[in-house]
Amino acid sequence: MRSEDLAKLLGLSRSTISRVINNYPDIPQTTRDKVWKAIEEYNYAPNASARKLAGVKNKMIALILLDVKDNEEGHHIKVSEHTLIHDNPFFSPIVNAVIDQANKMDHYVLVSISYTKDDLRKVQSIFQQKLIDGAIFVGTQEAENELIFSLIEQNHLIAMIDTSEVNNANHNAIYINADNYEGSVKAVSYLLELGHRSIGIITGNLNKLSAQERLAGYETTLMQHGIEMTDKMIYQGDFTENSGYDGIKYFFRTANPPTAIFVSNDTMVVGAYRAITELGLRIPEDVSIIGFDNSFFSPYLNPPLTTIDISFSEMAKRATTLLIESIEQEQQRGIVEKENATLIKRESCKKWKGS
Amino acid sequence: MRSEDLAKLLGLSRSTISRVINNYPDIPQTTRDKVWKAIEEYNYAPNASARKLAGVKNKMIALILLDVKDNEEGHHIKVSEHTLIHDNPFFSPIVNAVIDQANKMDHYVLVSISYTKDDLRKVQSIFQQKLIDGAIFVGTQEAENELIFSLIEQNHLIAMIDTSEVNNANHNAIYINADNYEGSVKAVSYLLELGHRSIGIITGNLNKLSAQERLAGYETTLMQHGIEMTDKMIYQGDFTENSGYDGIKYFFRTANPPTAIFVSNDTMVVGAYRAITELGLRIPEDVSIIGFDNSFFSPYLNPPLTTIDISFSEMAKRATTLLIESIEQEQQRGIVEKENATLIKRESCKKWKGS
DNA sequence: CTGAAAGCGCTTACAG
DNA sequence: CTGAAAGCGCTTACAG
Repeated sequence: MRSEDLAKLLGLSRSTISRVINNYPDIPQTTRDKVWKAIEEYNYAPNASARKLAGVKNKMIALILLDVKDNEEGHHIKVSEHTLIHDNPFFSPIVNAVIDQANKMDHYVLVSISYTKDDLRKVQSIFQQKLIDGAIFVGTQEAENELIFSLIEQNHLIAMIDTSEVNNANHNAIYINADNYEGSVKAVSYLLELGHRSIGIITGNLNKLSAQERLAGYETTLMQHGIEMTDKMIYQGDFTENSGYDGIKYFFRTANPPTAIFVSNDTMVVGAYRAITELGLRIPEDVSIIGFDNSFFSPYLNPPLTTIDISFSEMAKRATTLLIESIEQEQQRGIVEKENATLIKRESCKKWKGS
Repeated sequence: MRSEDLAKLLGLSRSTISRVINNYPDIPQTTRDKVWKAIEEYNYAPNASARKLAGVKNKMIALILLDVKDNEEGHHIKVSEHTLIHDNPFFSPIVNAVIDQANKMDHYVLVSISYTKDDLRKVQSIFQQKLIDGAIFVGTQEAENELIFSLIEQNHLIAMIDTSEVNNANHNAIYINADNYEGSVKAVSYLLELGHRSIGIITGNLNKLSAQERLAGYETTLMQHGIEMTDKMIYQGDFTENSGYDGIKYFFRTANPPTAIFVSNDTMVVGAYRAITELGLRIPEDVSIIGFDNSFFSPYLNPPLTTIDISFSEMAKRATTLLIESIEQEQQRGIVEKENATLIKRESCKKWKGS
């Protein structure tokens, strides 16, 4: 069924059909009704390619997930189906939220995953082919900056979630980041409220902005509360499970181990829990643990983990909304926003009754 | 950059550019090289809509996730970002695997989630608009059958993962299901190997084929080993966490509780673990538990859950491969396949030393 | 208020 | 081996 067919059926021209569909003014209500009725009846929908070719926007955005490991082959489908999502526990809520929000705003979403630098050429071609009206990038690192900046310069509409880029306000793109600093302040403040005065931190990879900000929140909060801070209380991890394990082992080798430990992400907590169990200690009786990210597995840990939710799904929703608004207004703007972090109280932290 | 521009630049016609891109024979290598070089240099890619309109296939498939609750409003973005994925722990690996495999086979994927019956009209329109070459459905239930059958009859290429439909071989579509029966046999056989002779089952919702098959595997295996089976050993659950909890409470109210329990999915195990802890019992010392699905959270349970992996990602990969092959061969075939189930040994089962 | 016609950027028989 | 031209199914100034 083409618009021509429908037109003939109704004794109208294609132009009129098109005008009704695209909501042109100056069409009598009777004609409108007649056309819509026939559209329903014959299950007509305009050919998407033809519309797009004629200049109408696609209502299609791309969600581009970047999981590029430098100097490594692509790992594609992994040995375990859990590996990818485990590597990137945040991808899943983002995918859901973007699709959800886009659907609500009447847009389709094309999802693409890149594992290798080579895959990035395909990303390039998604734009060249004029397949989409805009795109959301997740998981970008240094390596992809060049590609993305060139895309922005070509006036493509782009939103980025959780970029590591710092001074990004100059670029005409949408940047949505977590408020790592605020989250960290909330985590440490909570431990202080519980009465802890000896609080350790296992940091993330300090090359990453998020790790730096989480450390900064820790330091500032302790300082503001007049708690003395020693280097001994800071263990430099790297966001991996193993470094969480090592961090705990380190702390409990020292003379006065902290009574509470802020672990900079939930993945490291998995290792931390393992180490604590090995040491024959109990959480939270012997030591309180607070995580960061509210990863999907954190409620299933034993005990369920108190952590900071940075709501990737909210970030994704916000990025999607702003992107689609830009598309509809046809203007490329530079936007930088931080999404709130919230404390999720579960069972891994306990009041400290002095010592 | 349009093909016309490129043609002028090279002193050729659009036709020749097109023929090179589409790999026509009878073009001298020198011309080919010249054209490809220019394509690289000017970053040209043919406009996707124009190609499609001219009759070339899209290389785009849709992945349609159905999460329709009958008689309920859509829940869209949920209170918790974990809810959706928790409701459907299997969506995530499927999304990843489909995208991965499609990308490898040089296809794009459009992902769409439907929460309400109303959303299904949008699914309809994806086809009408000729946006895609084929589609994969996940999570279909009775309600969607009509839509899907009509789509199949209109010669759309369709694959379905984990359908509840039984006698589907008649339809010209691709059906990929888990081998629930085989998985169940493996689970129960493992418990028998460990020496258990008193084995209970918490079934799923027996309206569902998967629940029926899992129960059948249990019954047959016990029978083949000459183990007497009583109705007391069968608790009818419904795949929800609460029914797992209730099932355990039921068994331990009976005179001789089973020494091992086959819980028909991992979600019910979460409730089962809770009940067992409340009863002051230990897993696996007091009772062995085996689950089904190998859900993402199962390694994080305490103790880590021994379960059956039905590899949704393998199913997704297979469905994607078969669908794209159908697209390329332009033929609609009826295919029904079962994907293997494998036993994942973790720490929730223990040898039974007689009694 | 509505129709005829140009144009969007390709592909592909049809000629030569 | 390659070009000129028709056609894919829409939208939208341009007329009337």
